[in-house]
Amino acid sequence: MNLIAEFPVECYDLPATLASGQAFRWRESQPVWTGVISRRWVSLRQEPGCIVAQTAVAVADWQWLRHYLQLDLDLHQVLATFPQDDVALQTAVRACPGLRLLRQEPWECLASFICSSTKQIVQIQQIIALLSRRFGEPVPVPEGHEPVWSFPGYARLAGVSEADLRDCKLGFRAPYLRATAQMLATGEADLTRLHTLSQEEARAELLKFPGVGGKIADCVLLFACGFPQAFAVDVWIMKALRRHYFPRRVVKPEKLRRFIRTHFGPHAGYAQQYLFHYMRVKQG
DNA sequence: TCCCAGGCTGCTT
DNA sequence: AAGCAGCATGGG
Repeated sequence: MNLIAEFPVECYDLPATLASGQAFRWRESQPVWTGVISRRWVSLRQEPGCIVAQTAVAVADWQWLRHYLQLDLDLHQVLATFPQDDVALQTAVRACPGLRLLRQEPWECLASFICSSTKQIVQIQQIIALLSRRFGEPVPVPEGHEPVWSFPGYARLAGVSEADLRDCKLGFRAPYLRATAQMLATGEADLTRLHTLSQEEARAELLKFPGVGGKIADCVLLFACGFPQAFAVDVWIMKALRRHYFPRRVVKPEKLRRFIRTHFGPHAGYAQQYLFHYMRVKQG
């Protein structure tokens, strides 16, 4: 039972990973990043060759954190599957080697990305913080740290009024989040078995939720359901794809999806994250 | 003031 | 099938 643990890592850029727009609950305070995973307050710090984690409540088994951070993934094996002659992609990788994908809890991930449409990442972080503070449960925090709350479960949000959600800055997304929470609360839909389906089947299930289209579905498949080939196309990615792979050409969505699958390969989602991150940092 | 943001829905052609 | 306005809210 420990409050602190050290995890040896190779090629893991913790700050870039936590700030790369896949999870929205992490805050940086000097060298330390604090966040909430499930019902645990966690602080993470990158050190040479390892990540140091601290919790508020003693931990017997750290597997939940290893899983969240995907510490057992061999990144070099992933990078080896990328097209080696793709200059744009290789440039993006070299700009931030060590950028990783997390494995998030499906409901929080789905809810977060329902809130994400036509929002900047900082605003999504604000919305998630408001939802947690207002509808989540207090989480134990070490002495002297800001209070934090767990992300509210779908059972809780299913019973919240649309007006209360709009108070959390959800805008037109409020009815989407509420209806999605209700589908899960009634058992009409289920997120826990998505990882057992094929990627296409799981995607079709996600598309049944109101406010969830192809982009958000792919984010959930990639960031929460363990489908590394899922490739989310947002405005930034579309800009990169058009510039590097389809210059001066109109490309239909279905053809684009086929190109992505065949060109980027079995870990296309990782490629997507490198391209997205590179576009963002290059623009500023 | 205008434009854009990790989009989706529903209504037009 | 494909195009497009509308949808809230905040930042540059």
